[in-house]
Amino acid sequence: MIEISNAELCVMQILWQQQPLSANEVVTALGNAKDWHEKTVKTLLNRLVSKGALGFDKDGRAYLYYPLVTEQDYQLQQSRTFVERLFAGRVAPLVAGFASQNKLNADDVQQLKQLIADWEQEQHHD
Amino acid sequence: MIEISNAELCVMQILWQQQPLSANEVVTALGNAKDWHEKTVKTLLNRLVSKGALGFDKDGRAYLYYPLVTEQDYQLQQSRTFVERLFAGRVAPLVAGFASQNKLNADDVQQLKQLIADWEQEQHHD
DNA sequence: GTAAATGTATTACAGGTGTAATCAATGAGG
DNA sequence: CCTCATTGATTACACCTGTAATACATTTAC
Repeated sequence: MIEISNAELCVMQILWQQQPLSANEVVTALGNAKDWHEKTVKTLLNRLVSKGALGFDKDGRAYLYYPLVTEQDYQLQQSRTFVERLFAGRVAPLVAGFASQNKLNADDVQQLKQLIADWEQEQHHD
Repeated sequence: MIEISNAELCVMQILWQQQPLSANEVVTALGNAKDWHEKTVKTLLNRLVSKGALGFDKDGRAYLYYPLVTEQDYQLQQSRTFVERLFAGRVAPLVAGFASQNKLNADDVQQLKQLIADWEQEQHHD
């Protein structure tokens, strides 16, 4: 299982949005959000390649990086281990926490309802 | 914000269940789940005290440890930062991931429905 | 009262992380 | 061709983490 650190994740998120990008393009794209030195970003790119999270094609002397892990896969895997660790694998208590802090809005509730409807549908024709 | 590492969390979880406990009682309680050397557990207890996650009272030469952070607070804080980082703050997509992997069971769905009902109730008399 | 045991505190050490600086190779400009 | 700028590769370094071992203090057993 590939472990992606916090700082590395920011780089991945850029490349999940847009791909492939050169190191400098990643630096530029991050410029908005993060105040990182160019060298720092290059280090992160390097580590991500070492970890197998990124691949690259050569474009002259520069590299064009692209993700080898999809955002979905990463989200799913992380969600599972997170909910496993903190909530014994049950997702409902996590949502309950959000609800208790008024972190749910109408959109969320709408989407949750839809998920439940789909789930029940699935159960029936099963 | 107190950062609790993975291994440290296991120790916290014991003390959230039962409190206060001596170091040895924690070791014993962990015995089931983790195959850690006694010294390792003591190190973790020490670090948790340094971080302000645990306090203790002296009982003769031994210490009786107890949490200074509630499990709820920790869960809420971690959930928020997790969902923020991976899902831009929206919890529904996380639940969608669980649904897509058939990680939702009837209990979860029942609880989610209840949460939604409560939320809607809240909206009305607001 | 001295030795053994027991409990905490300190030290160890390798690997990961955040945050870069330096090195080395290579392509571009003159 | 030779030098400079640029780009990836290597090295740096302090702090965190997992996983203990060792040191130190104190109590308990003879």
